[in-house]
Amino acid sequence: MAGEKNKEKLILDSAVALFTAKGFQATRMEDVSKKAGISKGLTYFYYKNKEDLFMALTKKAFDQFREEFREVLRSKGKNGIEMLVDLMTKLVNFAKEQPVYYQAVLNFLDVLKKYNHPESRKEIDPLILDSVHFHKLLEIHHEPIKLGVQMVSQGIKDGSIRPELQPEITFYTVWAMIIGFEKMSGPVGFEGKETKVSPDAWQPGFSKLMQDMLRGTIQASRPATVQTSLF
Amino acid sequence: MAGEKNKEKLILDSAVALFTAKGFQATRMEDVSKKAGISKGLTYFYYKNKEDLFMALTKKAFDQFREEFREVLRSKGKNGIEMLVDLMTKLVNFAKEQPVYYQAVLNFLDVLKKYNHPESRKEIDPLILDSVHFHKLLEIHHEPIKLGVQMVSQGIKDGSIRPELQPEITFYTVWAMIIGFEKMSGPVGFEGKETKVSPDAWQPGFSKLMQDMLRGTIQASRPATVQTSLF
Amino acid sequence: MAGEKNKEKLILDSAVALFTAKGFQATRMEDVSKKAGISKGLTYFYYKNKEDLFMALTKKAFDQFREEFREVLRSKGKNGIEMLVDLMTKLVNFAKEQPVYYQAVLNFLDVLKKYNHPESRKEIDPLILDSVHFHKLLEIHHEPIKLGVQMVSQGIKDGSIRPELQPEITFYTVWAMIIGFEKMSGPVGFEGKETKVSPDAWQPGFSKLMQDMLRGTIQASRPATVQTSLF
Amino acid sequence: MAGEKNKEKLILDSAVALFTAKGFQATRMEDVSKKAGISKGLTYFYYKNKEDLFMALTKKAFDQFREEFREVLRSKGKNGIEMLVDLMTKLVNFAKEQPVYYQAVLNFLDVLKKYNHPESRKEIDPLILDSVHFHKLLEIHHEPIKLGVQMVSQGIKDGSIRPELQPEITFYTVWAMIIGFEKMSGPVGFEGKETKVSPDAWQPGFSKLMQDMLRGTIQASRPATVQTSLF
DNA sequence: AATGAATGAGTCTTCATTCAT
DNA sequence: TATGAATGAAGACTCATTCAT
Repeated sequence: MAGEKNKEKLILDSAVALFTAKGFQATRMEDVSKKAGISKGLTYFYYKNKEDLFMALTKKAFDQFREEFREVLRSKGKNGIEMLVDLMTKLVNFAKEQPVYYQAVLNFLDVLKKYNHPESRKEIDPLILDSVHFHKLLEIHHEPIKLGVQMVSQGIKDGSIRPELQPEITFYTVWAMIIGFEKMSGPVGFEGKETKVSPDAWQPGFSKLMQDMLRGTIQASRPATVQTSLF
Repeated sequence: MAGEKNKEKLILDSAVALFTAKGFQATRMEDVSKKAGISKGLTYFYYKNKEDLFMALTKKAFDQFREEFREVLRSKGKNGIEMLVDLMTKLVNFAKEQPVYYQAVLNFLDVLKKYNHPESRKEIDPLILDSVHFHKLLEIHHEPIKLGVQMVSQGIKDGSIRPELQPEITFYTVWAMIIGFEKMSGPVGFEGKETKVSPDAWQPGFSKLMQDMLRGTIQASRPATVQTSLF
Repeated sequence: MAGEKNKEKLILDSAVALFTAKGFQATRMEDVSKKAGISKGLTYFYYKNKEDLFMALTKKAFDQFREEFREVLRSKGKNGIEMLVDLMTKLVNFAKEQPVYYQAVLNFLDVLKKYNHPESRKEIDPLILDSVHFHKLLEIHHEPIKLGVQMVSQGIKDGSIRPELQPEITFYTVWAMIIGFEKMSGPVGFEGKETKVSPDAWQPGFSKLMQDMLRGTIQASRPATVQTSLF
Repeated sequence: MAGEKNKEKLILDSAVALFTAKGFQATRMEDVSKKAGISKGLTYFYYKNKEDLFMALTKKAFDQFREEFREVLRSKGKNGIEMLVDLMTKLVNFAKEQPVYYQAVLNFLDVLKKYNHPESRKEIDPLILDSVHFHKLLEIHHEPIKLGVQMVSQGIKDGSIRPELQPEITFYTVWAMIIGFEKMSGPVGFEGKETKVSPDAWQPGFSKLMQDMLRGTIQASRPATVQTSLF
């Protein structure tokens, strides 16, 4: 894990590796330091405490998460619905490839929920509220949503999404679907006698349903192109 | 914490109250005992350890969760799509009224995901794998899904859901939407300058989108009935 | 473990079995009760506490231990030295067949040592001093020694042991040898590259040395009879 | 507990003092720390757990124990039998002056016995098997024996020990006698009406018997020199 | 005699965090 | 910047023992 990179990044990488293998709770600051090849004290020099470190990690995760949205919008020649399908694919991959980052984003969503309700805000660990990184997150956490709403608006403009839909509500719904899809791959994945649907088998159907929802007009089998593009 | 009920239930109730207020991690077994008005030892007499207690709680949560599904199916005079809308409402309420139970169910889903993948199964706390309650959960965790699939099948039969949909995949997708809806009420709820959508404002639109997805034929404003039934 | 025998014996047998397998410390009173097929409460009805139970066990062990001495003296036609050799064999077997009983006797010796010194008597667990069985042991613990001394005296009378030896001191020394022999079978038993002596290989030589010590006159190879009788 | 020495030693000294006064079981790690004047955490920094601490103590005890053997061999002008008598005196003193160290060595012998038998090895506390100190002990535990055997060989060469004796078996037997002597000073020491022999009164006779055993030729009263040197 | 639910004092151990150097 | 020895609060869990029935 050593090398030349700056220490801060070294620590973060070490944390990602350990959180992936053992989870946040089970990972000790000492292990993070050791894996980063530095001393415990130095880790605390760069990050005020464990929560701060985790928030820094979450910030990085969120940046990368947002980047997925940007990439979708950057890709030319796609209509709105294709962008949303693209986004779904990207996020599903993100969750698979960077599980800790994905979990960090989800966790941030939970904290955010508490933060948004005065009665539950006090349940949040003060160390989190202390963290600079948390406050940076508060400032940027709307961006992916804004980008997603743009995709829907774009889809409405280009006719790929039915015009009567309200962009914000629609995008929230799409995002909700994606998040739920990830969560559900747990019970779905079971190889028991009763289950016939694996996550991989589900995804095309899920994608089609999402598109149907957005498009309104049901299309028999033409969307094959879009579905294929998922893999 | 009252005096008559059997001790096991007393402990569980105490745990729910404390987990709600402070979370699983932050709650000490001693507090659970104290709140239940019994000794620490007795708590360990009924539950092998903290994880076992949590799994027992999860089992109860899951039972109640499943009961929501059953109630929907029991209610007469509803077509398939109405049942699914009903389910959504019930689950959203469940999450609001019994947050700990809802979180327990979600947490179980995460554990299940690990359990279903040999390479990650070893990451699960051994104490969880030890718990009888966990194994009971493994046995029944398919039931809500089965019930949900029945709803979709029913909807296809009664014509409220378009016939070309595959019941299982469709129900998974519906469930995913609902789960995601809950998770997303965090960022959505923020009263910031940029956000215009609150969870309450989102829900009707969300519900409508879900119905459109299932129904296929877009209906202008008639579904008001169903939407109203949400509150 | 059930059956008809009286409960007291049932409990003691259960304790022996468990102490053998897991040691005194690691054995829980609950396990003793369970294995005896009775309730915890009843165990405490018969034995005031864990130490009392152990002292009862020790008493039984000591009775059997003393019986070995008596048997030796009962056997006719043996001279003093043969009796001591016989005793050694018997005790070595006793330690092998009833390790818990043997350990209990040794443990009693340690307690006794503390008991005999005013400054260390207070280190003894008060529960032990409380036990009736402990006081019974105090009353009879000289008996094996007395019997052993008789054997030496007999040997002196019949000429098998050299006359200048003081019976008590001589017997203590013999007993010390035997106890040490048992303790030493630990390091001796190691199958390492350096060790050439196993306990089984040691015993004949040990026996011969003891006899030489007692007899005074060294006998080349005639004592074969006695040595063989060890196995 | 003073202030300069290195912490590791400080902890060990504290442990010795407490084990002496209260025994291993009854001594709490917290007390060890307190007596050493440091924090509980630091104790665990130097010793993985209580068993590890005890094994470290045992290692130190064994080193000192071995040193007694070396000292005997270093002393010039002594023949084999005098060395063995010297050894006996030294070990008896060792047991008296450093009871905890002596007990630790004996306890190690018990563990060793279990360790050497596959069927009982699993009865050993895993924490013991984990300890580095235990493994160091495994490596050196033969050394005192080797040194003792040298003494016998020397005695055979210089004629003080009869030539037909097998050095290893002979030394084991001597060691066994010494260990047993220590153990037996319990019942012997009792000032009851029946006992006429105190440990102090026993030791000269014991010593003489040991020498007779080794020498073969009985010597009337000349060995007074050697015996006197015991005190 | 017999039960087993109930008690609670007792301890080990962990680990985030600090600070002298 | 960098170290790692030192701290100590925190918490899970055990088990001998009691006692109402």
